[in-house]
Amino acid sequence: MTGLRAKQKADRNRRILQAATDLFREVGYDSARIEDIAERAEVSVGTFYNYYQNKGDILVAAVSMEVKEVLAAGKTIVDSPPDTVGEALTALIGQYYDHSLVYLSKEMWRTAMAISIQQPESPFSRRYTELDGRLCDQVSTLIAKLQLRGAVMPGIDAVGAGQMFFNNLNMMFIEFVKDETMTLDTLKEIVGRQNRPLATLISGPKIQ
Amino acid sequence: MTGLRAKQKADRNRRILQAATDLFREVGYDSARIEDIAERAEVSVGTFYNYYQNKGDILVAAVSMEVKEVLAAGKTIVDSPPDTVGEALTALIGQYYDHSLVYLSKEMWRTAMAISIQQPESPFSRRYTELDGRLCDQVSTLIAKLQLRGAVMPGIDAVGAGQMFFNNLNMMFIEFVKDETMTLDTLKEIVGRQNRPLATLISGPKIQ
DNA sequence: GAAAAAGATTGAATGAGTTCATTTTTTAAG
DNA sequence: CTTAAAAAATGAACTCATTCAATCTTTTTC
Repeated sequence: MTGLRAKQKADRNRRILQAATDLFREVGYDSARIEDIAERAEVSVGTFYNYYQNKGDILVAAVSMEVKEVLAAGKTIVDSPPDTVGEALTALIGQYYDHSLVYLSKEMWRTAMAISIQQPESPFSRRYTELDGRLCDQVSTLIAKLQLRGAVMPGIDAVGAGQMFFNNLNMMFIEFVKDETMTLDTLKEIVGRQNRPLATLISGPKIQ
Repeated sequence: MTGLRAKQKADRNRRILQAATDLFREVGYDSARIEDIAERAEVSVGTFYNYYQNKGDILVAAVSMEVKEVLAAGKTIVDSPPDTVGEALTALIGQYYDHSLVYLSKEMWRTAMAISIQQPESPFSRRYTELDGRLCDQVSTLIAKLQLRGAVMPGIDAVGAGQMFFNNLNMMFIEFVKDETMTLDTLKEIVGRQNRPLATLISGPKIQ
């Protein structure tokens, strides 16, 4: 059943995604024309649309691959986190943020986020949203783990608190990609300040 | 100086904004063509572009008007808030959320948010972002006010905590407009749970 | 009040994303 | 091996946002 057709299909899909990702990085999302992507991938324009619903779809597909890597990188920290809530959050969030601009430009992030909001029902947007949910879970898992260790007071809703941390870091990441002049350090600093009240308080009195 | 020209200009601007808002609500953003908006406003397509830089601009303008109203409505609550942090936040956030769908559809919100992320430098996007910042300040102001009253522990960073509450309610509002099936009540419930840890903790031990 | 200058309007032309009827390629059947 | 059916690829045609040179309207100047 691993016929010629299936092999060609997988190959074309790979070529299109690669061509698009390269072009987006080279000339930016807006300037990359479907015709150019198709030409580089050695398919026709029509074929492009057999593989991706629209231009945005392929960008969100590329960004989703990136988020998947971020998720994997975060796992190592969640598996053996620093001792305090503050340090653990700083490490995890720093990991996320540092990874974010390795393959993608701010413009690509902006466009991908915009698309995932505007067309939430498209397959790749769903995938992106789902990965976002897993990142959120990762933060909650971290808090729950620290709670088991006694670094977070019992009685705290680890899931609720984790979601709050995540929503905060996510929203601030949006502000970050909206502002071409903002640096990663500034972003981390702002988020650190915002997280501090909650992080300190759920750590219990012994910290303070 | 209140010449004919200025009057005509104001009038055309009003007609265009009204026509666009009506059409967006009637047929949705994507299906509303510039040609249709121009026709309804009794101007030419070219004239539309003398008043708004692009199609998205006019939607963001409409949404900005809405946010301005929300801001005004929130002021009454910040001016004389309920006694506890939990109640005050519930009241303010409920006010925001209840107001949000009076004039705008979820699709319009999605599109406006997407545009403000994707083209952060356009004049109307800046305006939208600025209004968002004022909403954020409003939440911080509420916390600061409660702190003066003694309903929030001293030593807490009211601005940082306020920003966190705001980023959370904002991010969840994005999730809300992305999901056509989610109700306002569900949204409020989720945000209530997420806010609870921080709200409870900053209230000090007497609450608990 | 006529003529020049400034300010606005206009709609045909442009360009890029998307569609779809046709053609080509692959697989399945006899 | 031939032929029919299914699956994919193709690119010309279409749609719609956007631009801009030409035209018209209002204001200013003398």
